[in-house]
Amino acid sequence: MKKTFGGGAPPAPAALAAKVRTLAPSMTRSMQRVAEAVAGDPAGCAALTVTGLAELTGTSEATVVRTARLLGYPGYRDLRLALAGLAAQQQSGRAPAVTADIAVDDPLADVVAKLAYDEQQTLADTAAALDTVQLGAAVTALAGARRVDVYGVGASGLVAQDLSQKLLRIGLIAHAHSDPHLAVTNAVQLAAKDVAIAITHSGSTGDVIEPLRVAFEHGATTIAVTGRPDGPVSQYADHVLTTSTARESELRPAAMSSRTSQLLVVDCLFVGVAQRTYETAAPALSASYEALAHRHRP
Amino acid sequence: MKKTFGGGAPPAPAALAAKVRTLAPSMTRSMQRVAEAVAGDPAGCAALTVTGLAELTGTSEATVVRTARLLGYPGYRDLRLALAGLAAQQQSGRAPAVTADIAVDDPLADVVAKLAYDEQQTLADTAAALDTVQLGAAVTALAGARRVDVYGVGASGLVAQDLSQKLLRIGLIAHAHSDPHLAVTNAVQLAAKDVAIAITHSGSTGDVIEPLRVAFEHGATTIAVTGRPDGPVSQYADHVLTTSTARESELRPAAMSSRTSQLLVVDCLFVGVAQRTYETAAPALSASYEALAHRHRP
DNA sequence: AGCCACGTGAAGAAAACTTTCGGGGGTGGT
DNA sequence: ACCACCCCCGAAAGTTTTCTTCACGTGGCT
Repeated sequence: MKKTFGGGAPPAPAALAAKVRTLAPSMTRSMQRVAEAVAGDPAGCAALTVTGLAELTGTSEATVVRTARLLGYPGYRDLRLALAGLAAQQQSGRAPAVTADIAVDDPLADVVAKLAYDEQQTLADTAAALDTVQLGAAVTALAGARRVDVYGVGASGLVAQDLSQKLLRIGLIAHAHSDPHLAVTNAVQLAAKDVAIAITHSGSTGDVIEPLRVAFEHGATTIAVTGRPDGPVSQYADHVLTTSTARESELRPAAMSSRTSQLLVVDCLFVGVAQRTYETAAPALSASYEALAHRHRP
Repeated sequence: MKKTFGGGAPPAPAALAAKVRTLAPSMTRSMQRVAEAVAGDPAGCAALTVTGLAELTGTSEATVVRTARLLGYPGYRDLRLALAGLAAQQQSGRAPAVTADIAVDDPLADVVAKLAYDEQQTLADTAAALDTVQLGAAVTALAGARRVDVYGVGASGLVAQDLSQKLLRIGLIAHAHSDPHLAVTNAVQLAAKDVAIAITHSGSTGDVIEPLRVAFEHGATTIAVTGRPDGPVSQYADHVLTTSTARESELRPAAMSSRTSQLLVVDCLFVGVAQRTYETAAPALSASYEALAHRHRP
């Protein structure tokens, strides 16, 4: 049997380059060529078979295998696996270069990476900044509500609809309004046991503030989901849930990240309510699931 | 546009877990066992040979190879390399603390953290799995479109509306339909230079497939945004954009993460188109911004 | 100069991977 | 309820890749 240099039994994880340097002096010329290739381009070498690497380095398969052994692996196969791992690490290591803004001439791959990164950031920010006390109060109000009205226009209108759709699924009587007139008309109907929710990024969207004010004055519990907790909308809100505001740019309108943030808040509301009303929510959820099943094709 | 799922793009690096979830439904039982093992313990499986993995999962070598193929690799050897890379990445990465499911009695703070984490994960998965070639083709089609119709019902309907709202803002003629009858009626109008987009998580929502089919048969360029790229909807899609599928649970319906994933894809489409049509998009964007300004209160 | 030791690659053996093929089980139709 | 069909699945044959053996050549040392 041969002796295993490189110390103990376990093969090298990421310290491969170092090991190559350490062991290089004890290597023969052709083995050095192999080791050099391996250390220089792990990703490239990982794609090669023994024969391929042998040809690339102008040596033979036997030499490649010998080198692998010297580096502490049972054979070339395992060296290759380690190489793949190393390559992946290096790959992921130089990831966080995506903080830059999206430019007009960015390739699509960059656009995808940047958008995903930004939205992830927005989520983290929102979660960190969300006031769980306010959230809890809002959930309590919703869980006991006779009726829920949600106001939102433009991009926030979709979030409002999303929330009402979800609440409907767990048995609440929820309605989303994006028509300001109808919203006000309905707000008049609200009373003590009801809840009104206004969703507005700017915190100053008149079309949304107005119905909230009406609901507030009629004694309903009011909730504002806004990126500007100091904005006019908070005036009429019993509970304010703050969404985060990400930097925007020409190619990345504020609506994009505010939407992500709003949706997270809305999801939290939903799950919170579903928890509190689990007895009724669970059957309602599965019922709506069942009801939709036959709408799918084989 | 068939057969090679995973989108013809080069094999996945880190998006493997996501890909497994995406493709799992279209797998046979024994393939699922293999996929599960692979996704559950990348490091362990990377150490195994085909035969070993076959024995571990109680299947045959042939099945293991078939699974590797389905996941987008030429064979098991390459899957194994990817696995090694993934393992290394996980190793170097930190320990995700909040992987647990949401329970009925979780405090709200946990709910917020878990939801945020899950959605971040969904974003990362989606970005990693998104086929930029297909995306590019879709963007090109959109940028040159005379008219764009977007179909989506239920939760996906909101995404469809979000997309059409955005496209309208940069000067495209876009329309979202959630009424299946109207959608079909409108689809008949589409012709060669037009684009139809279907958004459906399940990939088998009849109400959405039907208008896409009509558009397809009338010569429009068709795009499917779906979590099941092998589903019926892809049949009538020139370009398929895959959204990722996160694990779901009772308190966390699939609609939630699929929505996040769909929105990212839709945002990418939007930014892509905005880039291509920058000359017209930029002024249109600021014009719509101006127009809304006076709707805000002091 | 001759001998020895070691590095090296060619070729064959073994292992791992891939493909083919036919049986078994489930499904849909009659 | 029965039958026919199709598709999933694993056994085994076939192919590629990896490992081992062995003999040759080179260079140094006596």
